[in-house]
Amino acid sequence: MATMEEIAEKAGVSQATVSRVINGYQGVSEKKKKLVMDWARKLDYQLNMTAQSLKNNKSYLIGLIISDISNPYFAEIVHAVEKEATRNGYNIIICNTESNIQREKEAINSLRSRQVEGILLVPANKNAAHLRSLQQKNLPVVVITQFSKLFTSVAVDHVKGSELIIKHLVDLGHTKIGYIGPDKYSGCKEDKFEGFKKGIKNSNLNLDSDYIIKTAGGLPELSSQDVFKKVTSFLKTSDKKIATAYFAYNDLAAFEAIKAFEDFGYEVPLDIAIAGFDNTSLSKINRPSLTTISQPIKTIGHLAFEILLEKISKSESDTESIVLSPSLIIRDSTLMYEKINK
Amino acid sequence: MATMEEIAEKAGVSQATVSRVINGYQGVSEKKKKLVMDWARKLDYQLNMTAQSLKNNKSYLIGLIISDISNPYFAEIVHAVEKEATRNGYNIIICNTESNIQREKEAINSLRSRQVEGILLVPANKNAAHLRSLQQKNLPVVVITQFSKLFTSVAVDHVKGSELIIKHLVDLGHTKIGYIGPDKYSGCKEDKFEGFKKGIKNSNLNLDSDYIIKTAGGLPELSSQDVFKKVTSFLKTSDKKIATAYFAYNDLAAFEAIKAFEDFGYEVPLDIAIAGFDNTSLSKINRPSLTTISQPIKTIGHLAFEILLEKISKSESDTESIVLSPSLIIRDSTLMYEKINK
DNA sequence: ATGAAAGCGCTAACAG
DNA sequence: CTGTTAGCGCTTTCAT
Repeated sequence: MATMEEIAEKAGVSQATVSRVINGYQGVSEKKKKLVMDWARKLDYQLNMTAQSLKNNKSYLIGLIISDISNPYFAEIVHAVEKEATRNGYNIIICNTESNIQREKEAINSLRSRQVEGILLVPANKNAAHLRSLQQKNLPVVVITQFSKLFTSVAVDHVKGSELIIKHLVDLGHTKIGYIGPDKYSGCKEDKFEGFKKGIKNSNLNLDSDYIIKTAGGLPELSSQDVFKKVTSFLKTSDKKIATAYFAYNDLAAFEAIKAFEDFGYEVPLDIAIAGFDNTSLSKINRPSLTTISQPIKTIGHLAFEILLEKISKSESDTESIVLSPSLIIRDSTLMYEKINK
Repeated sequence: MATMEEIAEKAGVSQATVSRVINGYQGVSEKKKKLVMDWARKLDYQLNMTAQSLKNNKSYLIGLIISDISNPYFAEIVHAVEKEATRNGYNIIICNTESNIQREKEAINSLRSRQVEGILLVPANKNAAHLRSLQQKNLPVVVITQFSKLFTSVAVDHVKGSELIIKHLVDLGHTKIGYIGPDKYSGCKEDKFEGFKKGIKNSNLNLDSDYIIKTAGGLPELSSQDVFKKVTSFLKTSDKKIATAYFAYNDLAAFEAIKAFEDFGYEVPLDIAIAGFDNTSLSKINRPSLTTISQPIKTIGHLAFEILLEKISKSESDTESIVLSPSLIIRDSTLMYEKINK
């Protein structure tokens, strides 16, 4: 690839002048400017951002650490972030961790080594020790899709969202309401489970552990395959007590659960109501379409990037975490209790 | 961030020695080695890859240009590529083009500027002029998920895959077989449509244009929302002739189509058989589960990266394009013609 | 075994 | 207006 030096040689000017032209500084004679531009085009010149970064100590690069990009929900996050980054002249380096702490550590080191200006992070484990040390380094970090005590975070209130779902199910007349999902999230409490319990309590119902189908938390990919198996094996037990409505902790899990129930001859929503969480684009398309909680993905991507950019420019910024409101999307997968086949 | 210079100062050695230790060269006394390592740890040293890249003219960075990362199929591709890249010490920069030629051009320039060692590309338009010029520059490029005449490509044979679907539908006894999808792909022929026609011909059926529901090609995201609308408006026409089986050009389109048909009171597969293409993870979960064509996504990601790496090391490599075999996955969305409600 | 020094491609004073 | 020069953090050759 051509360098400024080569252009300078061809155009008979100094390399500094080439730099001035390329970067659009004023104070270069029109004649030389044109000469340089022509040669740049002719030699198919491309600025070497590596050199520029080194010199300016500015990379226009941010890191995006995500647990599982093959989950449509995260894919949409990546989409939103990439769009916003491009609009601001940034590129993003993606690191997929599979919710593995070790890989997350490696990703962080790798990104630091690449001189990224900041990191957008979906943590594998909210209170892993290495996050504390990351906090010490003066590298801007914004946690997304989860609440964080250590970093500024942009996320929907998962507890409140779950409560909304439960309230909706109660409003439909359901009293036997179950939960399908993990009860903890790599060591921490799973907010959606907390919201579920809170919702049950608010409605003066009793928490019945028979209605809770626990699945593996942590590895999204694995756990999502896990839901089908767990529900299926639950349905195979002889002494089972089945709820009339279930809240599955995310859309993917809901899809799997619906599949499992229907394979056993239950119809959703005619026999059992099922709701999800995320409002992925597929929740609308699925049969039945899924009642779920909408997370404003574009807003999350947008805001998170904006905040990160602000942190990058003002090194002392101490933004409050942003808690976005979840909203209930009612579709076909949940039905009035009265209408249910009994 | 600490530099080698600072470590050198603290440890009382030259910066060159620090470099030797950090890079694990032999020929440094154990004593100094330990000294340097200790200080490196103490100062939380991270190699500056920007500087290293500049010096070595090697970035360990590859670009991944994709049309639409929110399509689960591409998300899985990204997943596979990222995994392979990390395993080889590379990072990837993701560029989403929305199938927009202009954005693709910008992405290519941006990546060249970043000194990526190679590009994995899902082209927005196979024969766009700028790809010809990209071919001239000596930057390794591997096209994925599509066949390419200009670059080495790794993809499933779309024509053959489509023929498999049609053959399957014919084997089920269907004679009125339709196609839902674009007939061309930003200027070029859409291989799946070609495969559809070929399949119809092979089975000695007549190509009936009434059975073809054309949708927008090009922008995956838009076109996928388009399918629902197009099928719906087709079903609203009074003089419609409906096929008994439809091949939708990808899974997402198939989901939308199923949704549209069912909204109009048709049951899939009881009234109408529908098949897709891609075998995304959701095709198994969907109700009804989707008959589709499996693309070996992990293999594509794996192979493409491997080939790219080879091109990077041997600058003159001229690998043949790899055409992978599609395979038919039969699920619930297609049923014997005899069993269909008439 | 180790230090000094050149240079990767670029930017930004500084001098003229 | 434009050229000269120093230097970003690193690797590597050449002395010693």
